[in-house]
Amino acid sequence: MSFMAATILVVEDEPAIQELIAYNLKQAGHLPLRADNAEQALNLISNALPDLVLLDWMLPGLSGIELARRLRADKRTRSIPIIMLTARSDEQDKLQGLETGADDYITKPFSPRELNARIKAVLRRRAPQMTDDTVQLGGLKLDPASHRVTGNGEPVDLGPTEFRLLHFLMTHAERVHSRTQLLDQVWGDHVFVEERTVDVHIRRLRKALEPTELDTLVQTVRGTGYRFSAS
Amino acid sequence: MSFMAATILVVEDEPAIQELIAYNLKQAGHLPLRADNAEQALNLISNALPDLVLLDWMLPGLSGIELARRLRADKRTRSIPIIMLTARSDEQDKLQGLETGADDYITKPFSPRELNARIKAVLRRRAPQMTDDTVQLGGLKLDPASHRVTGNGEPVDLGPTEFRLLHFLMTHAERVHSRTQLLDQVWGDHVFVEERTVDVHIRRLRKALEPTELDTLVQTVRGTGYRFSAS
DNA sequence: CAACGATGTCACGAGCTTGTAACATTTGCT
DNA sequence: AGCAAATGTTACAAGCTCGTGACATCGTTG
Repeated sequence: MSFMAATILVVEDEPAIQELIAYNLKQAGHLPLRADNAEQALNLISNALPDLVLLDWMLPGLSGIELARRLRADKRTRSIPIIMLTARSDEQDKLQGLETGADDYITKPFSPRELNARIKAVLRRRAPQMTDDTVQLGGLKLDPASHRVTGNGEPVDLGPTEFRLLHFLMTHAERVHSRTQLLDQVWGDHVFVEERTVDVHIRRLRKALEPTELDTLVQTVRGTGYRFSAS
Repeated sequence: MSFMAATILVVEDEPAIQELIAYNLKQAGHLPLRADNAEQALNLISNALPDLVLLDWMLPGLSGIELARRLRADKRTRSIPIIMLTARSDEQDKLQGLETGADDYITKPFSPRELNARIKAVLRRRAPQMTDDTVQLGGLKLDPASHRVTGNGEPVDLGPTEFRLLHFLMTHAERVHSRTQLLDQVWGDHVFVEERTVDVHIRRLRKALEPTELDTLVQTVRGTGYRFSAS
């Protein structure tokens, strides 16, 4: 398995294909949710946001394109990656699909291998910190799979938020991130919290890193934000 | 994310397309402003200048072409880069679009990828200090992404204003800039500060560069302003 | 239910930034 | 040289940013 279990919503009216995809996703370590049509999909999404949506182009009732548009229009669902599935293959449709804001596009028939590759690529592009690749930088090691962090070999104890924060910073090292960016990426862009809250969690993260003397890796860039730097 | 946040005004009457574009801009790390028509656009612009304008060719009321012409006619808005959006694809229109002073031209339908590429290209050409490309000149290296400056390999510590000032000077090297120009470009056009303030920040910048002996790159052009020169 | 950990918010203070004024120095010109 | 304009330099007050500890809330666990 090469990424963290992602909840993936499959919207596909053809039961056989839906079943096939769901099976493959499960094999790849994901958690598939299924919907036969757009309405059902919206219903599921209103309960809990999936990490990614696999969306058939042609659907009975509300079409896949229309559903994509709606997801993009709603602030809460705007940031969910979408991969479009289609039987058509002409360039015209491909362009229109991208226009709706889909992140990628797969033409049927496709192999499970291709599907997995695209899912991985999209997840990496949209949320690199979602993968469960171990990140190792400047003496710090973070392993998403086991949810463990070690600094110079010593275990580091982090709260959930600090863990996600560090994960994001490490997967986007040597780059300054404003408080707003961190809130969007680590907390989620539908969350309403004060910007200064970031400071507090940075503080907690540093405190947790202090015993290993690795707290200096988390740097303040005055007037701009924070940066993880191993140099 | 491959560039620095730019404020981009989207002028588009079709809500779905406007929404789509705004979404993509935000994803790419920009700050979208929206206007449904030319009048609204002018209103927004009178408040604060955007860094770039995405302008639909066809608009109800005052057309996109006409709006572009007006922006070009006003001294205050003359230098804002403009990218035209159009559904037409014939060369005739394309020429006319460029004639109005648009910096680039995108034919619908277009992919988010293409849009981002063109925005980046235009910003690079018209406002290089808006991109986060690393600038390297005369032994000085400035990296906007990590917000770091090094002179001959040694780190240079700069305050926020000095950082922006140096960034602008380096991306517009070998050219003299008056104090007014520097205030407009580095401080912002709505800010009210004394011209001599520029001198003080130039001084602070030079002082910060002194340890690396690179302070001579920031040169005074008596009676005119300042210049960054690597020769 | 009580205890606990996680989280978000606030208040306070230290230190950094910044615009300005004041004074010093340089430059160009007669 | 003498003068005036332009620029360099410094000091400083006001404002802002950030680190930090305290605290209330909430959901979970024992």
